[in-house]
Amino acid sequence: MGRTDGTGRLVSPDGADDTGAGILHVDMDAFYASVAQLDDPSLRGKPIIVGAPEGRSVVSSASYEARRFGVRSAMPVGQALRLCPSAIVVAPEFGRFLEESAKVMALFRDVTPLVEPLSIDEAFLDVRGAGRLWGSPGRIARDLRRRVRDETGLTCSIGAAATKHVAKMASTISKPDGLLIVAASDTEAFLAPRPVRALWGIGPKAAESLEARGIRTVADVRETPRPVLDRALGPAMGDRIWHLARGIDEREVHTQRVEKSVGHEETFHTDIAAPEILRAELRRLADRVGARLRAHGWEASTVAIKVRFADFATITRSQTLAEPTAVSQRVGDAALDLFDALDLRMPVRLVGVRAENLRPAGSSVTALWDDDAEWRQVDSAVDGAAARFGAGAVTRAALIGRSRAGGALPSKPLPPRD
DNA sequence: TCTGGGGTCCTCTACCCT
DNA sequence: TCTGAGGGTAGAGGACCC
Repeated sequence: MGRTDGTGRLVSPDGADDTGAGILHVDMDAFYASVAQLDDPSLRGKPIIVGAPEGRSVVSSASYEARRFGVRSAMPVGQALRLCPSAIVVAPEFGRFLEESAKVMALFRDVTPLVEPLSIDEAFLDVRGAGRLWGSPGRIARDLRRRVRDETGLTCSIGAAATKHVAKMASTISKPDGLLIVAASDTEAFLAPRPVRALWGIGPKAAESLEARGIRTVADVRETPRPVLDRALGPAMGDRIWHLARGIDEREVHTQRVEKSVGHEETFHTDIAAPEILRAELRRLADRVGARLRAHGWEASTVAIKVRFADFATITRSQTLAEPTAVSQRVGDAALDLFDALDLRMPVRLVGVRAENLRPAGSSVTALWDDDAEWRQVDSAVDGAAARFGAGAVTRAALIGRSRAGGALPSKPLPPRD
């Protein structure tokens, strides 16, 4: 299986048994920080924190030099700098991260078409059918790590196993810049000593609930009767970890992902009490949500808002629409209806808008007009009119109705829609 | 100390309908 | 006509992941 190399990670030696380990989980190492170091060689070997330098930012990624000081992802940047005062804070450049992500995903697809991206920097690969072309899973994993390093300058860690769950655990344990192969016959031995927190879906709360019952390792989970797991975690999670602890994970590698919702949210630099500012922000977020719906050819039948108050208490409210839509104006109208019904008991630190219950545009009125170029034309006209007359004077729905009816786009402000 | 942003999934409750 | 059980669904909130 593998051995520790003195750094706490577990890696496989050359020639390790890879029988049945046809699922690979590839995870880029400290991806954002590594891209920043790639772009600016003067940052190499230094503690790097990727996150907004000002405001209420958290750490998106930290180089391993920074992690040695205890810096972790999702930690407030201020706290990270107290732990590691010499760290260099780098603002994220998502365009660059997407570029590098596309390169490594293309390398993965060179090996097998069965690639399931999980996020910008990790993916599952099913290489069970690639043996005749590229060799055994272990060989494929080693070659892939070398290609990623040679062709992008970045490092990755790979777990190879019989299931997605074990492959993902293996890549985590092998980090950074490692490879851990768990042959199918070694699965139970590999899992047994791991803490319950290492199981997929077990976070701090679930781990606390299990540990309160004396269940600390995967071996403990295996010895625990199902009803006890169900009481600790609920029937769905109880069932899931009962199977995962035994190495049972029937999930295949899926190349197609179906989105269920899209949304945007924003945390303010300082808490805001003025309803008119919050309403304007919700309208702006709704515009972005609508644009994304149209760009993907979706429409949504539910609109939800999220409001986080100064004390971090968070509420959500949602509303099912009479008709699915991709029109920003309608998303915004629904969001503002929900917002207006709230009791604004204290200043607000975050608002968000989300469109849920997505489906391909096709049966609603908005879908009759889904040509992207035309949407861009209307968006451009709205932006132009808004710049001339003020956003409040122009409604996208009014423009769309005018344009679709064959009329010219307006040269003077339109009255608000009713 | 002071908690981002983008998501998915699950549980619980309320309500409606049969 | 009333009542309770049970299923389906919507909405709210929480946990979790990257």
